[in-house]
Amino acid sequence: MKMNLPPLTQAFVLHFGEMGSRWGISRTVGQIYALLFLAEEPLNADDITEKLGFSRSNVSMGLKELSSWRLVKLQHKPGDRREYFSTPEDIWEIVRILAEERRKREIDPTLSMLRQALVETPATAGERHAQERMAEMHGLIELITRWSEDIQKLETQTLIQLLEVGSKVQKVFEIKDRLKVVAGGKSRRRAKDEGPADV
Amino acid sequence: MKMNLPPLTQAFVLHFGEMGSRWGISRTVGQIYALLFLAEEPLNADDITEKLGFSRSNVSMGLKELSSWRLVKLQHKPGDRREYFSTPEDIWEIVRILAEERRKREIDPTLSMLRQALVETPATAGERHAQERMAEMHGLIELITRWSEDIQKLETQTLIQLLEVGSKVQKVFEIKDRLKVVAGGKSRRRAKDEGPADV
DNA sequence: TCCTATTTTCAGAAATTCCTGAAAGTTCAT
DNA sequence: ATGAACTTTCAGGAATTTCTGAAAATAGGA
Repeated sequence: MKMNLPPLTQAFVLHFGEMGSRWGISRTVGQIYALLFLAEEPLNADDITEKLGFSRSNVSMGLKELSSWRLVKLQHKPGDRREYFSTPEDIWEIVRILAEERRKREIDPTLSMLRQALVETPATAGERHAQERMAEMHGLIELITRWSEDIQKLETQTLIQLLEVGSKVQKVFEIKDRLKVVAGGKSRRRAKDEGPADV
Repeated sequence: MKMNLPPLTQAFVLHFGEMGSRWGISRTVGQIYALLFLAEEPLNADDITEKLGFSRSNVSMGLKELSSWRLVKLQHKPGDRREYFSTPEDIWEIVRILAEERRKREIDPTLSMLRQALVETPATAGERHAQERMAEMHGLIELITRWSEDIQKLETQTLIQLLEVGSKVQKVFEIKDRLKVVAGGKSRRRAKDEGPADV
């Protein structure tokens, strides 16, 4: 109930509690993660209980959920039986793990539902149209997913560089035609006489 | 309670109902959007009520929420007083709007909380460390946000091309040094003697 | 083995979120 | 101004999710 934290940390923890509940995770899980993220050293469950002021069992559940997301690392201190939890040092690693897990839990099931729907034979014009929409969505998700899988393989440093360049994305893109020469023109041809999108 | 939909559509609608509830939106709102997304023509509130089988007032609330996210377009048919709702034709437009709204509602408040925390003077070593972590997070969010803002400005067709190229991201990146010549070397220099990330 | 420190589970209490029907509000044609 | 067609609001009931304390499980040491 009552938190036991320096004010700076407390503001952060409360904020991520709220954010968490807008996403799929509960407020407490969000707070636990926020606390671990800021902590200088790994914390054990009792530390967390004491600092955040909710029940020991709630902390246990929360840590279990975070583990299932692979978001916390577990370690032991010599001569201490308790388990200590921490977050990855590299914050980009956290983003990577999050993206992977979300893909596994949300994207993949969605894709398979869509594929299933796409092999059915539509009975009416309405159904045919629905199927077309689903095909569009399937294509979009596949494209984004594949792209982000590639991205995730990059090392942190490389990724940051890429994003920094990306801020000048138009320019990267202007380069693209030149790129074809290098990459060997594997992607399908797409000329400027293809109609533009109607937004 | 009982839905009145062709089976193909129904599977899709149910799926996005579930997905919706994993994100911030409620099951019904997810279902309404899924239905509109597949619909051949704009639907009015009574159509939706009839097809999804929940109360008229719930549909009204749902549509209101979708409007607040700018995810539905409102239009009128001549000689009909009712309001008709539809989703954007271009599915990438939907992604764009979603990203913008999430930024407004989640990213911006987070950034301002972080900035606030970063100007405080830390009292202890622990607080100083916490502040450093927050600074890392602030940097990460800014980088990603700025990048995605740029991306969002691109037209659909351009964006798709870019993502397709992006699948060969390593190659794009190898090109980067060449790019500097073109872009005029505006980004800060970063040589290979800077240490790599330790993941 | 038994004891102790620690973690996990789980039934139900508490809190939150969602949904509905009834009533009020709007808008437009007459 | 009235009434018909339609939409929105909102109090409170229903459903879901979260949290807790008590009890059970586990693991290590004597």
